[in-house]
Amino acid sequence: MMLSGDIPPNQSIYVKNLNEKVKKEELKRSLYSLFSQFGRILDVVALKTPKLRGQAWICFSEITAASNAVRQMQNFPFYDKPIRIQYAKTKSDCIAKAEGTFVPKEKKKKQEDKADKKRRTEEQTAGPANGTPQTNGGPTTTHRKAGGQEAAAPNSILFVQNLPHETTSIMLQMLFQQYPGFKEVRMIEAKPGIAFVEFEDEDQSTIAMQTLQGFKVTPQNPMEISYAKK
DNA sequence: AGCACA
Repeated sequence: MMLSGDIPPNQSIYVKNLNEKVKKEELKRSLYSLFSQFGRILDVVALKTPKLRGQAWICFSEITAASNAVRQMQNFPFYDKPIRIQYAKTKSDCIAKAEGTFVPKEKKKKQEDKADKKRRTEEQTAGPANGTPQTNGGPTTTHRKAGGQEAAAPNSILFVQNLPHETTSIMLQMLFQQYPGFKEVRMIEAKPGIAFVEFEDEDQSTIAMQTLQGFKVTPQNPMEISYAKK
C-alpha cells in the first residue's frame, strides 16, 4: 500500500500548505534548518510565482532521509500551518546534476548555437566540473576552538553566536526544539547574530549544545554555542 | 490546491 498519493519514493520531497506570507529566503532557511535533522540537504527550492507559492522541494543526498522526513514531519506545524509532505514527482535538477545526467530544459529556444557547444567541450577538458554535493549544513561533531575565552560554567541557558543576521527566533526554535527540555529562544533586536536558548536544566542544554555545535545555518555560519554566563 | 529548478 503506497500512501502519500501513489508517488514512488524520491530523494526529493514536495512540501505544501506552507505559510505563503513567509518571505522566500527565510522560508528556505527555515526549511533547511527543520529538515537537516534527516540528512544532508543538497538544495531547497521555493518559488513565489502564483502557481508555486506555498510549496517547496527539499533535495536530500539519500532517499532514506526523504522517507524519514515524509513520515516524521507530516503535519508538522510550521509558521502556524501543518505542512503536508509527499515525495517529489520528478527528479530534481540538483540530483541530476550530481549524477551527471542533467539535461537543461529546452522549452523556448531551439538555439543550437556553436558557441554553446564549444563552451561545453572546453569545460570538459578544463577538468572536473565538481559533481561533489555541497557539504554545508547539518550538525557537525567537530569542536569549536575555545578561542582563548574561558568557558562559562554549565548553564541551562545557551549562548549562540555567529548567526547570520537574518536569523529569526523561529528558525532557531525549529532547530533547538527537537531536543528534550527546550523552553525558549530569546534574541535581542539590537544585537544581531546572537541568541539565548533556554532549556529546563543544564543536562538538557548540554546535549543540545553538543549535537548542534558547529551546525551550519549557512555554509559560512557554523553556530558557536557556549553556556550563557550566569 | 497547486510538482519546479529565477
